[in-house]
Amino acid sequence: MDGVNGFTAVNPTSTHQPPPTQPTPSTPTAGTKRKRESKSALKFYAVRVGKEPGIYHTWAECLDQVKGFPKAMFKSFTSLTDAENFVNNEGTTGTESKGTKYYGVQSGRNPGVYTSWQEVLEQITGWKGPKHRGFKTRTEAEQYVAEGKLSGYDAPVGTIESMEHTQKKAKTKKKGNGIKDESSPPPGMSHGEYDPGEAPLSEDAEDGFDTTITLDHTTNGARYKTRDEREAYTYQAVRPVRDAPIRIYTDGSSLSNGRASAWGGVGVYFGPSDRRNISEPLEGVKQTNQRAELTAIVRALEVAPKDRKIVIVSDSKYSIDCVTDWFHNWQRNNWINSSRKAVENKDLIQKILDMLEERIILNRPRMEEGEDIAISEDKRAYWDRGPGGVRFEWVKGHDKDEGNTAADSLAVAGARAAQEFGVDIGVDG
Amino acid sequence: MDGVNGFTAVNPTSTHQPPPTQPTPSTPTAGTKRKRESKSALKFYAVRVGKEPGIYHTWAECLDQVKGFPKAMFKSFTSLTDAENFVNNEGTTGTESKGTKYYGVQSGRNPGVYTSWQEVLEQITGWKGPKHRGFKTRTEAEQYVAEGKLSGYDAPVGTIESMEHTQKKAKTKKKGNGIKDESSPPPGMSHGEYDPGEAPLSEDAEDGFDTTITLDHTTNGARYKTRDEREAYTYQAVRPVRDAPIRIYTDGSSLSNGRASAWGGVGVYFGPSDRRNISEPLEGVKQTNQRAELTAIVRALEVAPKDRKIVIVSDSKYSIDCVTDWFHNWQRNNWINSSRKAVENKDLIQKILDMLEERIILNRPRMEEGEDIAISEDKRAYWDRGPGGVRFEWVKGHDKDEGNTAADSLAVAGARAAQEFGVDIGVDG
RNA sequence: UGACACCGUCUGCU
DNA sequence: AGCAGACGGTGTCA
Repeated sequence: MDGVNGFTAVNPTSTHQPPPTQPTPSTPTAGTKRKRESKSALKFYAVRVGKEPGIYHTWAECLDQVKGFPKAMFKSFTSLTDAENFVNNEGTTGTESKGTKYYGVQSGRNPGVYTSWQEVLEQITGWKGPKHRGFKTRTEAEQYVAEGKLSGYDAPVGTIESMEHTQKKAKTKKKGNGIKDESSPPPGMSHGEYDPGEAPLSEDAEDGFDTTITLDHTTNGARYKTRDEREAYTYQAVRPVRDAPIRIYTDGSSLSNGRASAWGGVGVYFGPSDRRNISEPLEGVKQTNQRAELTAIVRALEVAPKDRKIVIVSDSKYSIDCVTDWFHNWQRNNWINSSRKAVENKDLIQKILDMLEERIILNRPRMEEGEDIAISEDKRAYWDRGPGGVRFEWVKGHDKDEGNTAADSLAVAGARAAQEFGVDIGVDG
Repeated sequence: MDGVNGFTAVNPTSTHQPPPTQPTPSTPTAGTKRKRESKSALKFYAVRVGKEPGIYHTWAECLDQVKGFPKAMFKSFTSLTDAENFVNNEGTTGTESKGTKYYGVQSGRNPGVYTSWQEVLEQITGWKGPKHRGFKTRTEAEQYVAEGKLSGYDAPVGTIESMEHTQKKAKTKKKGNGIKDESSPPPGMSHGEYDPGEAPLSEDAEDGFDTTITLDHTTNGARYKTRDEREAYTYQAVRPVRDAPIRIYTDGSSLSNGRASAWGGVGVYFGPSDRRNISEPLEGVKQTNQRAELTAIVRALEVAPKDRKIVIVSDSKYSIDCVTDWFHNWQRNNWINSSRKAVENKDLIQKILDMLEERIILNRPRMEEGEDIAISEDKRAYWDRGPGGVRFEWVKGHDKDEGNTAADSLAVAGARAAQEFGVDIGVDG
């Protein structure tokens, strides 16, 4: 069976509402993974690097262009112009220099930030498995480098994914397209200095698209990476697989919490150098630790594949209790807490609940008999139903959990970035 | 002194005290958000590495020892034993060995030499700025105690004197070293070791008696300080003075309130280092916050001079309402509450009422014409009649009020002491 | 329904 | 050491 299978587009903006119509399942027989040819919203599949770069309208076409193509680059859009921009961004082979000024070297002779390609070359030529990338700001580059440091230990997360990746890679290799990767750096061509999103697709691509190539740097050159376009991302394909859950670490930070000058940051960690990792400032007027923690979960759910079981790991008992326990009561009593006050942060909590509900509905067709029975023995497992089930796991903060530590770093970086760039938080439209 | 006019000690740093002569009824503006959630108990600040290793009782003192000191090591404890262990962990400055058997108490309820931690604890828990140390021989301990006398550590405190005392103490301290001190102590004299109650009368004697020499350790060696004989005290002489009222802060605590394992504590605060301050466990089987609060008032009334106007400051609206408002109704309707149930804690409430009544009777001879008219304009002022009148004042808990904060600390310390020592509460005979 | 208090827990910070 | 952000609960009364 091919690694990539059926694809069901999901309307990205309907996150908060239950789907208007439920896709009628074609009686999925347990054990038999069947592909679905359902097509919903208008989509543009932009292929920047592939057999024939351009814009396609079906996933099948896109796949044809991309499958087995070395360092293929592709992405889906809801807007045609965005898709075109993506394709035309710079040539089709991604071999130019652009205006990037800072280079982060994660893996090389001397990891760090450099300002010329020449220097980067010196770090990576002949280096086994180099990791590097170009950025517009030093901060971004530094963060990238720091992120690389975190990967020093053996991958504590995404184990199953890694395995899949390995398999897939092997398979691809067998197909014999001579991908040589890892061993030798890009030759003479000024290749290898990619803008965000131009780097070779990571293994995550198996989930459908690389959801992290976010920045269109047409404008807003100064601002730090925010969610923006990510919102518009299509969700990943609902694949008929039943794999082990993906562990996603979330954390929030709020510098000077409790004071007017507080800056919030959000961190989501999938794994070392995983491009789905998130580090961004907290949006909104109210900058508190709790909102940062909740937002991290929101972002995790946005980025995570919709068709896979996931485990969200947080150190915020508050957040976890909100969406696994307390919400039951709140929904009944009009969101009044035990102190007879209105529940705080209802917006974020509700958003999470909606996304969780959506996942269940989305995956219900693939559920097995009796798998939908909610509230079993474990009350906390309410959302862990079906092939898209979500489990929440608490870890003690600032302890030895490496995933949590990594997420914390990302969150703090996001908050500090907001501080540095003076993002004018609170004036969001 | 001029201007002080026989007023009982007030926390010198307290700024927001209503004028003594004009009893401004505090307008309770409820509804504001609650402040600190942190438990401020009586703390022991152990300095292991610092200018002067030892145990301190205020953060300020601790800071003095530690600020700017390279690699300072310090930590706070709620248990004195723990604190001592921390300090002595690896004797950084040549502190004594561990097998100490004699304990000298320079500053505490009853300075002298003791031979068990239990006794020492009785002397210093709830005591502001205690000085004590362990020795291998009784002679050393006696010398230590004697030195303390020379430095004025056991100087009587309370009432007007407290400010002077504080200053003096500060001076002594600046002079350095409470511990490994200096020159030659007075030789030979086996002075300084008195039994409880034999210590020189403190200045509080102005109120009649030293109400704090409480312990007879004839029996019950294991149990923590309880009220015992205090009950049996004769009431003080009714002196013909009409001074400003004494402000007494009361507070109760109940760790794990509502659960079977709850531990109650009682705190009464007259002023800094006032020897009438109380910190003790709550008696009885029923360990609830309300009983702790009421008991604190009982204890305050027991300890307070009977011939002076007093103000009892509590954050418990319940307690205050019980004895200023609701009791009127209850007396009429056989102590049935509005839910047609028997009023809880009647024993304590009745006791307070009795003591209040007694104060009025006691002081009636000294009342002026028409001063006995009860229930004037202010319903809450029912007991504020005559030269022994009692006014109740509510303060928001855990706010800025330092008196309330101090009482809270004493109460929590009392509760924690009970916890630590496993006092068999509830089996009192 | 309201009020005050007493707690328990986790996190975020300075 | 201190603060704030959040939730859950009991103790008690009107």
